[in-house]
Amino acid sequence: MEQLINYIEEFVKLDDDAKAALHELTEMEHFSKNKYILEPGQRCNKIWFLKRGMVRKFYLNDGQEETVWIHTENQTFTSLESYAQNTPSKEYLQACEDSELICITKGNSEKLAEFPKIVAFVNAMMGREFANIDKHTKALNQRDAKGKYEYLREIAPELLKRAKLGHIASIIGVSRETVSRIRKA
Amino acid sequence: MEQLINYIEEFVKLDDDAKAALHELTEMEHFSKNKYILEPGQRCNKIWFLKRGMVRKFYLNDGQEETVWIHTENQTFTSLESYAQNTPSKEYLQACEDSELICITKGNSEKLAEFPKIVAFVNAMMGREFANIDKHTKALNQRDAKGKYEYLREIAPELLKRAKLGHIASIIGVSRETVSRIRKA
DNA sequence: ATAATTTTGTGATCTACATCAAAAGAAAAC
DNA sequence: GTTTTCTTTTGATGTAGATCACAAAATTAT
Repeated sequence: MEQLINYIEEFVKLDDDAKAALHELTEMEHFSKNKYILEPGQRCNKIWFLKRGMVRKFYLNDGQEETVWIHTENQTFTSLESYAQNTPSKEYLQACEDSELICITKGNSEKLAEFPKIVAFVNAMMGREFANIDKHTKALNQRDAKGKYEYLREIAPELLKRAKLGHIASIIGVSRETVSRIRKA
Repeated sequence: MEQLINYIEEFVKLDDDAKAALHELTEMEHFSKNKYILEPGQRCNKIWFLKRGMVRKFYLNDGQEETVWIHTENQTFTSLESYAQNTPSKEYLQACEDSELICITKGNSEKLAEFPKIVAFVNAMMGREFANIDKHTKALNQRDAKGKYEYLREIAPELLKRAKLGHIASIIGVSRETVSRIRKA
């Protein structure tokens, strides 16, 4: 919990009321390795903060797993499409290590909206998310295999260290063999 | 203006007060062909609705223009990163045909926030935007050249008809020659 | 209309990366 | 600690699409 507050306070300073509300309106969850946090068909009505562990977001395309992203400690994640539109998810969220999460439901998130500081945080975080998606899409869309791998190293070195090579290959859209060769070089 | 109201009313029904506020707080803009609506370095503090014409979003990478997207009638657009984070834009927004726009500044957008219906609209639209970005990224990241072109045909047939071949090639990240060959086949 | 410029089309090559195959290494199960 | 299974490495081969070079067509300017 302290971690989540620290994370929020990178954006805005919280007063005690807001902190208390956070304590009250969030929950801890634990998922052991390989367990699913969300599966296709479920409506995603939570946002999670990853306290410890690693979580992979992927979907099936023609039976093949396509890894979208892998989150590491101190990041927030959700199945955005499902959450934002209240539709059944097409994605899996899976713990790829034993993971501890702090979650907040959509309903509780609305209750938190009465704290201006928390609203300011959400806006700032969304702004940052937008910017990241933007940057990210541009980077992965145009570079060659090496360039994409280097981009991952820049923005998510932890992911590169801990995730399986095959999952990394899938994120940047190249074959496992190519990632292996990039690493050797 | 009627067009913008119709567009909003696809999401939520507006009462007369909200419509009046929209009239008051939005402005018409006109840009002739090839004129810039936004240039790098400027802070983007507006969201536009494209009433007539076509607008291209692109940036320079190593001196090369990389086209991000081309908007056609009845779409809203902005330079998201700059708007959301209040930072200087890295992108150009350029009219690729004579274009009529309806714009709303960030300040006026905040004033409109007192109309719950308009807030509901913004949320619904944002939700849709998120979902689209998601879909879009997945589609363009994984398919081959033909598949990407077909995806564009699905979601933006108007763009495909009216935009320059070179710009289309840039959006999907393939060479102009390849797009020409896809079209011939 | 005519010339200049820009955009698109077509063939010939080249290359980055996929795919196939099989071995080596690590992790999980027993 | 051995076996089984999963993951990564390494080499050989194939291919989609890039790049180059120029021709045809379409726009734009004069």
